[in-house]
Amino acid sequence: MAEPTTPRAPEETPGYDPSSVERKWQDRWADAHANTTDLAEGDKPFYQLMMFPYPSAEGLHIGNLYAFTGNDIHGRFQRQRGHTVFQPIGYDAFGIHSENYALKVGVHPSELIPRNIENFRRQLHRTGLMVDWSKELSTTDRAYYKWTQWIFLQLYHRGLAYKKRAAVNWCPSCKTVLSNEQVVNGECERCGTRVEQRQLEQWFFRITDYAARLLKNLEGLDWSESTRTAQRNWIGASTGARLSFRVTDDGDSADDIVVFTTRPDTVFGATYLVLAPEHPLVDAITRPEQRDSVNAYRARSAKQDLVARKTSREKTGAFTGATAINPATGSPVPIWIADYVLMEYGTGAIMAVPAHDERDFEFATEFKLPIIRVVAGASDGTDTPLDVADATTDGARLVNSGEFDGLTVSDAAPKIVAWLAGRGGAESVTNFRLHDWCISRQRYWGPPIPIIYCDACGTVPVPEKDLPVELPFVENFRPDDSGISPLARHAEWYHVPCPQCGAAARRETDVSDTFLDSAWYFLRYPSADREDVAFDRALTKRWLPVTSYIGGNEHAVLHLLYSRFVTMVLHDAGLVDFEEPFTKFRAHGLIIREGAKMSKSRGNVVNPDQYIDDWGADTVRTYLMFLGPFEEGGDFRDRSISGVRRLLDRVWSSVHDARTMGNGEEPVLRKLHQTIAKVGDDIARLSYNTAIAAVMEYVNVLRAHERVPHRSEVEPLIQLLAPFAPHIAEELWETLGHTRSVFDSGWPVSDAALAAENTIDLAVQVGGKFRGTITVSRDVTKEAALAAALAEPGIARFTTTEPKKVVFVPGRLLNIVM
RNA sequence: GCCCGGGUGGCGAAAUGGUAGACGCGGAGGCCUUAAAAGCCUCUGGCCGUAAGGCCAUGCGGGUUCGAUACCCGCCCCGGGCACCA
Repeated sequence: MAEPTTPRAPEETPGYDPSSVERKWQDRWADAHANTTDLAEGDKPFYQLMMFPYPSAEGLHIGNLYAFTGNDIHGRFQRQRGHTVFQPIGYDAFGIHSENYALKVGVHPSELIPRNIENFRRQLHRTGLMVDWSKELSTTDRAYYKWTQWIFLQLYHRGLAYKKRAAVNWCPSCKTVLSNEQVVNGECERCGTRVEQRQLEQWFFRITDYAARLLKNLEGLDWSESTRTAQRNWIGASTGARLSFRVTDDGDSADDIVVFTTRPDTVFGATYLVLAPEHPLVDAITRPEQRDSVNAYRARSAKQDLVARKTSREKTGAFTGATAINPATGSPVPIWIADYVLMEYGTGAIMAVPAHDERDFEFATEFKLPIIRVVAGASDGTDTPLDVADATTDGARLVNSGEFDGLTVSDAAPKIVAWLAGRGGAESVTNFRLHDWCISRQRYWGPPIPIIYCDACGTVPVPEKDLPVELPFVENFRPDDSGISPLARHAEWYHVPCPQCGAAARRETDVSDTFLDSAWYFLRYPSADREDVAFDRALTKRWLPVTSYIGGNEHAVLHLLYSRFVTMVLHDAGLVDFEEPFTKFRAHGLIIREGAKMSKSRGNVVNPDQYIDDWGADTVRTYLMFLGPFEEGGDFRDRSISGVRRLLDRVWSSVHDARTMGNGEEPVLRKLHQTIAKVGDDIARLSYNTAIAAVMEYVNVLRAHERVPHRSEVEPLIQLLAPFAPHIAEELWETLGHTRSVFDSGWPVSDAALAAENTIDLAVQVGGKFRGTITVSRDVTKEAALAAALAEPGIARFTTTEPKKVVFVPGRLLNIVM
């Protein structure tokens, strides 16, 4: 098997020195523009997109490096497979994060951000990413945010951007409005401060108009299941009905109260109504004798912060004194207000069915309201006060529900809605949890919203020819408590002639949400160097939608949902001809350190620069990918990194030692062709850790007992390793005399005939228990295998009687059942 | 409470329903060396046994199957998302 050991002279083999190799190839790639994609050429365009980073002052985080490396491997692999790969990078540099940091260190963001970007660029270069630097962008570039404002105008012109006074989430520390997505457990996701409610005039995008489509399209997307689920939950569709309840009133001013319910079948059990305290009809229906207690309750709940309101499950409320008619029973039911009903969801009003809803039951018990059971399980007909489980059972049937008695829950719902439609009023609807997207930020560091207010003309959009509305330099950009953006203090900028009538007018002083910047950057990349358009039509048609997008799941409901929304709007405007921006998305996992989360306070943050200095970028890249399954993340352990470095050392010496004569040996070549097949399959499905393991196995065979390899055995090895460790691959490729890049050398082809084993070790079981293996030819028949197994004493001793049954799986095993 | 992931040696992990633990780290022993480092070789889940070999073992309890880490039912634990959403 192994040929005689040939001693080698170590002094003749130059050792592997990562830093010089990596510097050499980084310089060469840069000088030759090796990674600049000719976007007009190539017949197999492949757009590999990585989530652009926020350029923090701390520099590249190991999590960024993990994500980028995972993208880069996929991109390089696709290039080797013959695709024209476009892999751009940029910086998500606007936003509160940057601005807060600038305030903290007392440096203006316009000075700070370029500095941070410069540092990121340096770090990205030294990790050896195959990035097309000619299309680099930053959301803070004038040439970029001009088009972010243009996107706003597209939404505005389509009636999808509107302004309203609304209760918004206000962070008293960041002194700005937050979107619902930026509020986590009632706290600001950025600084952790408890969020307050405020009433402000805000710009919103009508993403709710797209809720059904955003939900439906999810089905067809090749995305990580976890991401699709997160979006599905966030959009939160519930099917049900809106039912009208006529308010009984002395006069004729009575309005209908419309409730949303997912259980119209339980309407006969609705014994009272509850409105959210902020519900607009509360004033009109409240009876004079109840006014004081209602107002007191409303004042109390308005003051209560979101956390208290959402964590306390205690049921509180106040009676309005009014009643409404249950359209099913015709009986009057009292109308209450309570903060367990949320104004933001549904119609802000519910019909309470205490017999079959836990919350209603608690409330009814607290305030001694009647409880009528209208659903009974198949097994019982009792009148236990609460049975939530029964109400949702398939076999459950209606009781106390007039002509609908005896119907199952699912049969009754549509029938009752149809019946009520002719009475009080009813319609089937799907209700969404998703809210409109508030994009106004009372801050400085963002693209000004391109709107002008004129006393004569009203709200006037800035004409496209006047874009961008430049963000002026404001020395003191610290926000205050007023809820008005610092831009309002810049008089020269703030006062502007109306574009329509020329009269004195004022600019909108809010800037837009950072998530608007990132909701379209993938469209910009191919056209990043174009001044005249946001995105070139032909380039967009050729390169989009994005072929492969890999990023963190923390953006599952923010960035990824907004990007889909903006793309749909542009599609409807006829500006792009696809409605989903990312054909394939994979969420990668998180890196932890020695079993614990990485954090500054723990002091266990991995500094990429340090590790690259110590081990080389190729080792760090490969190690990160070897830690565990890419889509699950991994545990960064300092001790383990040496194993990957050892691999690169062995590949290095294998190539330098390789003999040029001869064609290689059959067992080695067989392993090689098996490895080629496995590595290709594994990279394609992002199973990087097993791909690297396969390369290691091959090197173990190649170098067993210090064996001297043949050139034909090492050449494809370099190509297999190249996506992971690009610098050493280029260097070794050159060592073998190649003059072109290994990344333009193609991907080796696995020869199935060479990869096939002639003989196999067939597992033999007796009664399902493993009893040994027999070495047989690859295409052994069942009979021959059985005979061979029975001839084996170690196996025959377990086969005491005639076999009852013999299970034979060709190539795998033989199971003799006694 | 609901919805996604997970749970396998000392550790990171691998395994289209078919020999559980590939690969790597760590550990033990050996070769080389004056010595060390590096490199190379062998061993390395647990228990019993001198050995041959046997038994146990993929969070727990059942089930399906010739055969289950994988599929089904019922639980427990960890990570993440949603949550007074009617």
